[in-house]
Amino acid sequence: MEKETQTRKRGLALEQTIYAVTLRLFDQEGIDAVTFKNVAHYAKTSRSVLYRRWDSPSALLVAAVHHWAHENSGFPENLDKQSFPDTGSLRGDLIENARQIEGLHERISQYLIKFTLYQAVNGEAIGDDLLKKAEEGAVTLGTLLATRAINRGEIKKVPTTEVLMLLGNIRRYYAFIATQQAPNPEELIDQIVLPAWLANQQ
Amino acid sequence: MEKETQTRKRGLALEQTIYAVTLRLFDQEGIDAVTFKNVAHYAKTSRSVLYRRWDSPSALLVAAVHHWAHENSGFPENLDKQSFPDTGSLRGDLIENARQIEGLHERISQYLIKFTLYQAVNGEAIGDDLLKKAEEGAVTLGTLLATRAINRGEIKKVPTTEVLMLLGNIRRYYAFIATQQAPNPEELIDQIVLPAWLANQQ
DNA sequence: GTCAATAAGAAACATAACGTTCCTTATATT
DNA sequence: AATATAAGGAACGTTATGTTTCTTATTGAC
Repeated sequence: MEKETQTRKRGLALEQTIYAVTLRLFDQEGIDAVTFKNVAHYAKTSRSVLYRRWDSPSALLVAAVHHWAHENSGFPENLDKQSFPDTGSLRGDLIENARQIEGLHERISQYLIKFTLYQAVNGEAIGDDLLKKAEEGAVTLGTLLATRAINRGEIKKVPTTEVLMLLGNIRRYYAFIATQQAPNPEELIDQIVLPAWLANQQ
Repeated sequence: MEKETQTRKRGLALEQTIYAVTLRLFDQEGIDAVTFKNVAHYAKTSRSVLYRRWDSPSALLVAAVHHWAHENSGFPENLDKQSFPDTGSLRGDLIENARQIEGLHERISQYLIKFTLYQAVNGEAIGDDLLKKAEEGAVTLGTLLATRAINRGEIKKVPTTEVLMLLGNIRRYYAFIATQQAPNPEELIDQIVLPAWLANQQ
């Protein structure tokens, strides 16, 4: 009889498994299922390992969310810039962008829930570096769309960062707070985003 | 020796005390402090009372947030309409509104943290009735400001509900996700809100 | 390849909170 | 005043937390 393959994980590989199990338990079975005993069992490790790293299940959950957030940072603003279609007009491009973001609705909700959970349990928000990455993604794509529009003669200059971030932000806000009442992409663009892009063009 | 005044709370009065204690414990000492033992102690009641009503501390916390949200529903959009100052211009009124909302920043953050905490622990969002109340407040005040602007000849008609809600929503979004990077009220109005109000006036 | 260092796994133990049951006591209602 | 209702309190078993100690697997240096 062969000895079974020994695979005792250590270090980062072990921690990643623990984080994954923690979030799966939280997502699928609720916060009460996030116990050290449960996590140790499903991660095929021991409680000792958990206690060496975290003070409590809530501390582990916060760490897991933090890890998750860093792995997912920049989402969802960094849509694929290379293949972003040129619809032939600024309005069309913005609507296309809004539609793509709308398609990520579920994932955005997950993102925001974990984000706030972190804040609620940890007492303060996740670090600014995550927000910076999201901002970078929005600015990069926004600048691409703005450059196209400038070449078409629709606008004269790239809008401010606040305006560039508006599209992702407002959709994200609705995804979070007011899911049902979120205006559709066309309304969003025509009533709010496009007017902001066209204003202040001197 | 007189018998000490008997004040054994019951029903709603008792539950309100329990909710208050639960949220205070959560806010000040964190989620790990929200135990039935702790809550019973500070609410001067017994664990039996808690177990009769809720299945677990997390269920109690969700109920407490739900109760809190209903007591605070409509906040912060329902600023005082009667005394809302007339600054003489639409832009001035909108900036004044943004400033008032900014002054409520801390309370808005609390509101949103509890809101999402509810969603994170409970699995689904708080009922739409709360959102409806917030929407009503925004529409009422927004309509007042719009009517003034129409009388001044600045705009021709009241903007859509989506546009009216933008002011509170966007500030709320920044209060929640991107506290540090929130644009100041003047930037917010000039770059985003006022353009939306002025668009689609034909 | 051997050996030492490091870290994971496992078991035992004490503490604390959960969850339930039963009974007593205060409050409210008739 | 009598009765119904609900809170308070105690006891008990179960479960999870938190700590300690030891064994065992993995890694890396030699």
